Amino acid sequence: MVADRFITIGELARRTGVAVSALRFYEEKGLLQALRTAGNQRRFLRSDIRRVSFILIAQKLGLALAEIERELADLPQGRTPTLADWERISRSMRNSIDKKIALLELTRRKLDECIGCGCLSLTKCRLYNAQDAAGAQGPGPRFVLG
Amino acid sequence: MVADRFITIGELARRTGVAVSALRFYEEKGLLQALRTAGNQRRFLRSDIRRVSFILIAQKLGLALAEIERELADLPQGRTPTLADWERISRSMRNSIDKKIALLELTRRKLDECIGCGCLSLTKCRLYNAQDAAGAQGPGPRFVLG
DNA sequence: GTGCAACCTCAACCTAACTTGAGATCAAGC
DNA sequence: GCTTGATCTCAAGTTAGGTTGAGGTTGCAC
Repeated sequence: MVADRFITIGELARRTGVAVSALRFYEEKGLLQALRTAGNQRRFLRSDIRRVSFILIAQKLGLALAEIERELADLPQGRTPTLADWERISRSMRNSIDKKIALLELTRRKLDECIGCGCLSLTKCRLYNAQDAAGAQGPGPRFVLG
Repeated sequence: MVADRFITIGELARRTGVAVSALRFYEEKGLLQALRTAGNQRRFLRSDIRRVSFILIAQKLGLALAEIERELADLPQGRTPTLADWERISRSMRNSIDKKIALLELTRRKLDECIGCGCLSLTKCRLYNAQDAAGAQGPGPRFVLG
């Protein structure tokens, strides 16, 4: 007799805190795969709890579902992420967090220069011009924000 | 003869780089107000260029249109932001940027602890448990992420 | 007085990440 | 074998910040 390695969608929902509708949505998006009973009900593997964990953590780190799917798709056939996978992926996540922080810090620095200036001028404001190739094409500022 | 203080929506679009459709959308949302000609065409004030600048900058700083509207609504009747307004508003923007950075830094710190751990466990992972009142209610983790 | 670009409204579409509801079926305890 | 809760599919709705298109006017120059 095979141990009951399979769980229902409701069970998976209870174990992860994710709504049933969301799990179906993830399946539709290819982030999860389910077997079907004779009566067409989904049956998940216990390891899918871990897979959902991964999705939740990655989401919390700011990855879009499509990106998460890409990461998961890189894993050999439906395998649950191992330690090595997780290390690779989490380093890449760290990288993107670093970039977000750097961008926000740049913005903050520019904003600081801008407080008390208040020119709000499309031609002069450093908030606009710092990295955009702005102005300088005909009269009046155009297509200012990249 | 009154100087032509009024500009068309196309002119406003050209001067700000914002699409005509977006300007109409902003008007609909209450961020801009327009006069109408006898033939029902919109006419904006020149000062609305400045108003749109403000919207663009605020957006770039990560404020939602609804928040921007609230800021603009605090100004006496359709007035364009003055230096004093801008100072107040930009300080509050700076505050929200600070918060975003702080949150990202916290996440990064937790992620660092987590790289090389790879447990991905809903019960043990620090990425989950750092600030959520998680676990500890019955068997299995539930409603884990706040 | 006409031609044409710019303008008008209104409805529908777009992405992301889901939720909600209707109507039908399944699984399991008693 | 029946009841009840869990599950199924499919369509539509949600929020944000718009864009696109159809079908119809306006306004200005020649």
